[in-house]
Formats: sequence, structure tokens, C-alpha cells
Amino acid sequence: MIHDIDKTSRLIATAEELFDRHGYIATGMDRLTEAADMSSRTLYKHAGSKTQLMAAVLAHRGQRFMHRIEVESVDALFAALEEWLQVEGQRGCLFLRVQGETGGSTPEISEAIKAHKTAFATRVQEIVATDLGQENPVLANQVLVLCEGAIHAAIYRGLDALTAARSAAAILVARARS
Amino acid sequence: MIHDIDKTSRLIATAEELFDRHGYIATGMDRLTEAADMSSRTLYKHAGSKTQLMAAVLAHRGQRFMHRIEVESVDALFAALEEWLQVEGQRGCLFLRVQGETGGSTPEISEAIKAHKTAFATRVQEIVATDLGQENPVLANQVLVLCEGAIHAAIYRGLDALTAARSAAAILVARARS
DNA sequence: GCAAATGTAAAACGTTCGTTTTACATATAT
DNA sequence: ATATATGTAAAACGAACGTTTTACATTTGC
Repeated sequence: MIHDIDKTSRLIATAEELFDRHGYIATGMDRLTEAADMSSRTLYKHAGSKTQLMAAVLAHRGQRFMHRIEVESVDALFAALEEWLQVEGQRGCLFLRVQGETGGSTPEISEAIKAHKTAFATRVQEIVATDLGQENPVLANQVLVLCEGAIHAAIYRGLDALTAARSAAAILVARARS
Repeated sequence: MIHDIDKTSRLIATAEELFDRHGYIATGMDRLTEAADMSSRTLYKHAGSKTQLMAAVLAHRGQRFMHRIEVESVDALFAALEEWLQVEGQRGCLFLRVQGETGGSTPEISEAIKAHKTAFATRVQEIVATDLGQENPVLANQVLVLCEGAIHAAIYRGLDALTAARSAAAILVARARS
């Protein structure tokens, strides 16, 4: 059964990369079997279906992302985000992208998106509260928008977008602290 | 020839809506012929191909968007953005979405995206310069990130994302002015 | 050492894709 | 009035889609 975990995680990792680089729908199962170096029979035994595979990719991605942003200050949040973008590439949020590609017509996936974005918003609230020493929902919303903006502006402006977001957040935090 | 313009623009408008609501790749040509109420023969005479139709949709969308943000202050920019999202819906940027769906493998489309985002960034620079009375590239980058953030956070947070972005921008502009 | 499990390679499933073609109807211009 | 342009409805194209199946090889547990 150890092999199962190996094969399954290799499959999910391969799927994540292909979905990210070429799009969810544009990535065919044939391409995936080739890239993951396994037969379609094995692939379907482990993944179930393309939709389930997409959901599995989102689950793993979300977990990895949330783990990355276990920080205690807004500035550290943007530092973590910069690392993330540097390591994972700057092709936008895989959750919002799958939402756009499916139009929200797949409940299984829509729920994964909603859960992730809710968790992310909550996490930002907590980081802001930790940084300030008290809750500040207005600032948290601003920081959330800056994160989302950095991630998406980075698609065409690169990591400069992150620098801009980070400096803006610093100003907003300093103002909120006084 | 008047009929051509009519049919072509009806086709492009229909395509824009379907692409926006269901995704570019997931929207089939059959669905488009039905929604635009024309035969596939006519559709192809006017659109050329699906790729050309996607490019045409982007061109029209970009023109309409840029026209909407012909404003002279940062605050007015976010007001215009709010109107845009209210009228057009909150499903993310159609340019970044097509980029994600195609993975940048269609030169015709990649260039349309690049051109639009460059124009947008330039426009934001101009608005900031007009508002402040002088250029301020750093602030302009921050405002750009806030716009992109508002557009994408609005997908799951609605127009509250815009309120957050707008208030953040107001603080940054006030600070830059002093 | 044998049976169950798990793998592969590859063909086949029916469906849908983007696109073209066929056959025919309807306006319009001279 | 007739030729040209432009439309429709619908069948057909080959290719690609997600998925299943067939036939066979390899590992693994008892």
C-alpha cells in the first residue's frame, strides 16, 4: 500500500503542474498519463475521474499554501507570498482559475474553492490581529485584497507586484497601529 | 453590409457572455450558434475561427473597459471599477482567465492580453499623475495591485472587496500627497 | 509455489469538439 | 427578372475527449 501513496501523490503533483501550466480543461488525460508515466488504467484506479483529480489537486495545493502562510505579521505574510510565487510560479490562483474554467458547474469543486478562500480570509484576519494585538476587520480586508492583487498582478508584472503590495500593506498597518 | 455589423457584434456579445459565464474552452461552438441564433456557417463566416472569436471578444471587452475608466482621480477609478463589476458581474478578469485557460500557447491571444494589461497599467499611471499633480510610479503600482485585487477578491467576497480597495487607495493617496 | 493483487500497453467505447460541406431558401441590385 | 450575395438547417468530417476494457506481465503475501 506504500506504493499507492507514492503513485497517487506523483499523479497529483503531475496533474497540478499540467493544470497550472496549460489549464484544467486543456489538459487531457492522455497527456497526464504520459507525464505521470502510468497507464490510464492505473491513473483511473487512483484518481477516480478527472473531476476528482482536480479536487484532489486543489486540496493538496490549498494545504501546501496554507502551511506556507503560517506567519505572525502582515509583512511576513507578504514575504511568504513572495517565496510562494517564486517557487510555484506566477500564473494566478489555481482556485479562481478552476472556478473560471468550470463556471461553478461542478459542486465538488465549487465547495473546495469556497472552503479555501474562506480559510484564507480567516487566516488573514488572524495574522492582522496577531500583528496589531487586536482585531481589525477593515485592515484585514485591505490586506486580503492586496494579497489577491499581488498574486494576479504578478502574472504580468512579476514580483514587482509583490513589492508594491508589501509596501502598501506596511503603510496601512502603520496607520492602523497609531 | 449593415447586417454584417449587426450579426458580428451580436455574435461577439453572445460569445463574451458565454465565455465569461462558462469559460472559454468549455463553451462549445454549438452552444454559441444556438445562443447567438445563427447557423454555424454564418458564425464561421463572421468569426473565422474560435481563436479569432476569442481575440475579438477580448478586443471589444478591453475597449469597453478602458472607456469606463476615463477618470481623473484614483477615487473615481475605484468608483468606475465598482460600476463595472456591478454591471458586468464579478467573475474575474477575462484577460487573465483566457491566459490561464490557454497557457499562453496562442500568440494571437497572448499579445491581446499583454497589450491590454500594458494599456491598463499606463492608464493607472496617468490617473495617479493627474490626481497628484505629478507622477508617482510607486503609488501607481500600488493602485494597480489594489485594482487587480479588488477584481479578483470580488469573485468570492463581492463588492466589499471594492470598498476595501478603495479605502486603502485613499489612505495611500493621502499619504503620497503630504 | 501459487493465487491474488497490481501493474502495463493498447485498442475500443461513445461523445463531443471545431470546422466544412451539402442542399436549399430568401433578399437585393441592376 | 435574374444573378449575386447571404442566410438557414443539418449532415458529415476527422480528431480529441474522458473512460473502460481486453490481454498480458509482474510483484507480493501466505
